Amino acid sequence: MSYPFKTIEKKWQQYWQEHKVFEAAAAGKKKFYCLEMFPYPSGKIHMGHVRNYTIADVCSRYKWMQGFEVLHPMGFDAFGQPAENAAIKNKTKPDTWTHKCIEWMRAELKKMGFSYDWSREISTCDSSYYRWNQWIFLKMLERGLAYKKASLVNWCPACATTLANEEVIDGGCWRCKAKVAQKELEQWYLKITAYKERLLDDLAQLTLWPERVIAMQRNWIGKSEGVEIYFPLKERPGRICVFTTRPDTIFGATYIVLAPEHPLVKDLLKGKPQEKAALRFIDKVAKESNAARSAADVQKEGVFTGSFAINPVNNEEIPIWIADYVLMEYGTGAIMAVPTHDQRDFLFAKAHNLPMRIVIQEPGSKMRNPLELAGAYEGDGIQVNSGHFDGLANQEAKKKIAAWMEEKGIGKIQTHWRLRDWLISRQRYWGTPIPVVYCPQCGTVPVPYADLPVLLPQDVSFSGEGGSPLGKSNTFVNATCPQCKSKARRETDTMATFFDSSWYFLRFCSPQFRTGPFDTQEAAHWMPVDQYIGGIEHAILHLLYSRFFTKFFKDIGLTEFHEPFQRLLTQGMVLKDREVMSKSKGNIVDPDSIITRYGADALRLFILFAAPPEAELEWDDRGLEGSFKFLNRVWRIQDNLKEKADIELYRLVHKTVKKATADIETFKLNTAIASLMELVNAIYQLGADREVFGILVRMLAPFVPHFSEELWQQLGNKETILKGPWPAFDPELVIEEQVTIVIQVNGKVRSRIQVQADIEEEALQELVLADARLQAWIQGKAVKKCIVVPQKLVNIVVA
RNA sequence: GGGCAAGUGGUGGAAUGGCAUACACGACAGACUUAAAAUCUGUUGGCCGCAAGGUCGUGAGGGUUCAACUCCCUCCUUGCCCACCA
Repeated sequence: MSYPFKTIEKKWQQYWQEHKVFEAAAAGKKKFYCLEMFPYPSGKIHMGHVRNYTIADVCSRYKWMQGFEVLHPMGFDAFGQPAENAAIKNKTKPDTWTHKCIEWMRAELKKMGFSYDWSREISTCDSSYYRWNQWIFLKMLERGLAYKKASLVNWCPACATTLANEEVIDGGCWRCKAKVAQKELEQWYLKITAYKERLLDDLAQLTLWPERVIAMQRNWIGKSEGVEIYFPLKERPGRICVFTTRPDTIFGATYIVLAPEHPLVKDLLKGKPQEKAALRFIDKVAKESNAARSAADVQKEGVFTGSFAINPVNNEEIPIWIADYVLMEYGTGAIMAVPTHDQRDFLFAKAHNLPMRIVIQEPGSKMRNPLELAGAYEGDGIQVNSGHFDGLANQEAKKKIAAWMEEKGIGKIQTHWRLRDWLISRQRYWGTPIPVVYCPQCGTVPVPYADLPVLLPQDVSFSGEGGSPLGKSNTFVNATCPQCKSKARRETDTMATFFDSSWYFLRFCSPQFRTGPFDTQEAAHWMPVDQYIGGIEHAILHLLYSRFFTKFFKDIGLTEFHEPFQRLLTQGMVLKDREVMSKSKGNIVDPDSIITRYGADALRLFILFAAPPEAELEWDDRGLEGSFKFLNRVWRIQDNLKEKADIELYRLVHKTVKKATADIETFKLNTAIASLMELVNAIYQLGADREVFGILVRMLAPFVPHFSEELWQQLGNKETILKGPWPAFDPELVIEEQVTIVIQVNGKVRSRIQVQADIEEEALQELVLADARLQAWIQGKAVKKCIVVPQKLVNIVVA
């Protein structure tokens, strides 16, 4: 007979709700804000959600039991394209579809028994939320952090609409399969680059973030120190400006490559015999999408311009080429090519028979002839063929050459950044309308704060054709200019959903606040988020944008902190048959069906036990059954309680408390559970009393909350187990009196003995050398060394 | 191509310089049962051995160390993220 999980889970979910157990309130205790990345309401939760939210729930409940005032909110990242696509497909409205999905999803989350403060629930698609997106946008606009710029978008000519990258499938439109083109549109950007230094420098404060997330953010921001070098043109005045991080290779720069879009290209070509062929090439490249141009393993194509530049360090004439692998968007749109020390340049030079010169000698190599090179040497070495810098280590030469070029006025030491401004415009309906109007007299005019929110219109039909649906709503498009009151046109672009999720953690602090995006006092109390938990796929964009918004709020005086998330955990993926669970692969396990068969607690326990939170998790039906069996095994203990348990068991219980507490603190939840299982095994051997059992049940409470509440109540407790409190261990009972010492001979285990834990080193050595089993191994041999590791091991080294 | 992880029994995993394989799954055996399920109790890395015990063993190869799954070097494989970023 298995335990009645169905009634128990229902009972306690009701109890928590009725007693408002999880409603956060500032109560003068130490606060703890636990947050997981809120879901997109697709309708059903999947195992990835279950894993993410179960890990966070353990953290929250553990903190509740420790007496913290916990803020653990949940909401929905509800804007986005799937709702619009569903509307096109099912002839419904994005609004209706989304709210239905939210309802289903909320019900499923409740069935998992997560400890959310549902009174704080938010949905980003509600105007009470997105009006503050508009408010924030206007604040940014005021400070010059929002601006418009022309930019290329994926365009489906058949549907006359823009497409997201993921809607482009094999170069065609996802709906009609027409070939996707590039089209230039005026788009809104946020100037995140204005924060690049702070976003980079403050990474140092994030000591509780995973190393690899820090590394990914650092690479994305991409600060590189280098030199801007000026190459004079040979035949006429003017110069080409390039940026390099390798000024140590400048003496090996044997040609220059311009991006086909480079402004100098057409002038350089004029009247040259190469002009025609080159223009044809430029035309061809222009037709290629960025995706095709950046595809790997494509032959590097290029043409000679017929013109030459002068290498300013040695006055050599070097040819100027055009190639598709140089992009106008990066650096200066021109590079100096050093084929001997850059692999891409090497391949290009080989293909077009361009000159090469070795200027950095690989340590241990005497090679001087570039023709012997099988590939570029990109490592460190000694300068050769580099004028008076010969013989220097290249890292040292890098600095000296840079300084020397700056002094001579042929270059300038510069810092380049990889980070680009953030494009937030979407030609979509289901998003936050960008609050500006276009007036023929006054130009681009922000909507006054008093007129917010700019609401999404309801009179919109969804066909998927003819551009943004907002553009087809006359009531929406026709507006009055806030300044001159003449007829004006409303902006029909909406904001990317990353905007919504860049500050929702602040809204949770005061979700009903009506006079600003959030109550600054509430935010000062709850922020920063103490523990943030989510998937590694958000390691760059979402986290970077959230950090950017947080810094912006500080600048406009709404907050006092620099970083939003103190500690970050990125949980691993859930796999089935070694592949990520996904609809297209058809290897989905539906959490709901598991809950029906085994209950939410068994599901929670399995998903926590099967792997450490940060690692990938292989789904296993049989493992799940094991977790269910374990719960039944614990359930049966209550019928066999003794008056008084053995001292041996007390010792183990306290050791387990120590171990489980330490493990939960460091998110080793799988081994925390393993130690509880060991305790249960010992209880089956030794027999527990009420005290021991009570401690076990409290330790189980964060993992399997319904189950533990029920047992706790049956032990005679009147209050929720969350007021448990979390058990403490008696340090006296944790200390070992006897320890086992491992005895090794030459590093191999040969024996072991029991000794008092506080034995003196000399006495221990004597005991060890007298050990009977050891004699065969050391007899007649000289003991060269004897290494003693207190309380653990003795290693005897014999000749 | 770059960055970051990871590679341990039949399986998920544990051990981050000191007893390799905790805990769990699976398998096998026993108890209970008319029987099965459930439950309880054992056994369970390979090889040699009746046993005591020995010996090999953490992707491959080398190194450091009294001692290496753990640290260093080279290579292989897998996964994730990013990518003609100068």
